[in-house]
Amino acid sequence: MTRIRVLLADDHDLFRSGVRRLLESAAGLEVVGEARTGQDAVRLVEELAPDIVLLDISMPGASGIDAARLIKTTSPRTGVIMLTVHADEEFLFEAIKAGAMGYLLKDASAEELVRAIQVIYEGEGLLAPTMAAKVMREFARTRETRDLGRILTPLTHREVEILQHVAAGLANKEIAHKLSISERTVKNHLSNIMEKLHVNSRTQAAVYALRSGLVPPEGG
Amino acid sequence: MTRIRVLLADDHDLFRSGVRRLLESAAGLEVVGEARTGQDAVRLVEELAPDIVLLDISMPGASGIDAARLIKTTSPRTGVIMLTVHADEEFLFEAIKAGAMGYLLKDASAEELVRAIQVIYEGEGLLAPTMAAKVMREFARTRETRDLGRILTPLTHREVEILQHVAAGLANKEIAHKLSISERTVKNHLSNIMEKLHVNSRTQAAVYALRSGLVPPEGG
DNA sequence: GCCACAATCGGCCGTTCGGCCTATCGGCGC
DNA sequence: GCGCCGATAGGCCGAACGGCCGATTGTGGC
Repeated sequence: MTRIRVLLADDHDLFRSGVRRLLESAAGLEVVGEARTGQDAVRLVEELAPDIVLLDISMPGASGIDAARLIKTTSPRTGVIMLTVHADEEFLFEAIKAGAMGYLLKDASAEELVRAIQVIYEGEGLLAPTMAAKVMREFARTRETRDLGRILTPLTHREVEILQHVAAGLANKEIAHKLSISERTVKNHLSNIMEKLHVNSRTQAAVYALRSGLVPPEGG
Repeated sequence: MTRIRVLLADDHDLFRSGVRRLLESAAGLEVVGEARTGQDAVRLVEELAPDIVLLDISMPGASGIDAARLIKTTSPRTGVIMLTVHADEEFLFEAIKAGAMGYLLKDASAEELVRAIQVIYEGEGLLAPTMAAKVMREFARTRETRDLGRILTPLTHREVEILQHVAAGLANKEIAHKLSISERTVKNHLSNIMEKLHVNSRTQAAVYALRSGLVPPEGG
């Protein structure tokens, strides 16, 4: 039978090792990789295409929430579960808006975690009980929750590639030359990118790419 | 008499407190502020206009080197001294290129630090002895050192303001309207900015602003 | 008073961008 | 096979961008 492929993202080595062992002792699960930063997580999800990624929120560089947002943009098929110490509502709502389908606190039991992975793998959502209560209250309080249903149209691989070059400051013509395609095609891709990201200039798209960690903030 | 006004930037509270007490026990020095991140350092330098800023390299967010680069861009009159544990050549050369006038290791004595501040305040440069040797060797090895002499023309306040709006993704017309000036003036400013930053598009300028911490990476 | 410089604005002009439209080709699912 | 979709490409066109000139005003230093 096929096992659920899981990626772990947390900057604490010890915690990762523990969770890995814990998950691997469960049947039907397989840990296919580990990441220490948000950027690594995004990269590895793209590379390994796991079924589920467990994201810590506090990581050096891009946060787990940033990572979730980008993963939902580039790899929408991977289910995102936040696994964090943060019980704050702000993080919870941000995580949901970023596309997380599960939100568990780190004091969860091994059984709860495994069950969450299975449930999200089946396409359902799952929240820690206290967290669920918060969401319900928020639902009742305001209808801002339409945001939660907003669909983030994912970027294709080619579009991501174009966007990275845009964020490097290249002109359409330079990108075209670099990728050996016509400038017209670059423009078409960029138009699609801007529409998907709801921005209306290459500069805004570049800023989005930088903020979301699509390109390393250090440059290179 | 006027005392030399010093700003401390280091993410270790304990270290800052220690250095502060140490500097204040010396005559002719005054610690006017403390920063925990590169961004804070840049902001406080702009606000307080100290004579000298002591920068750690490893700080959360923008590194001390990023901070140095930006401080030299926005507040060229403030002398920058790196105070760090890093004895690596790369950091040293990067710091010099970023505009640091002094580079001291954290194992320096109190006397050395105070003397460095006075020397740099007088307009001279000062390096830790082992660091100076590296620089000499590098001078001898290659003439890349022309880079060290490269003058980073500082941006004016207005230019910084324009650049921030560019990095927010605004069009020239929008910036003009927001600042109640003509679009032509915005273009002129932006042209000057791009020349100073050695870039040739607004997108590259925006990327520079984001990377250097001129605008917060979180957005807003 | 003079000089340097920041900030403001204008004209002119070529380049780049970005929207709108259509179109071909290849893969993949039903 | 047919349809959907991603990648490729072209034409057309108006708007935005960015370089090159020059010019005025005010402020601050010498």
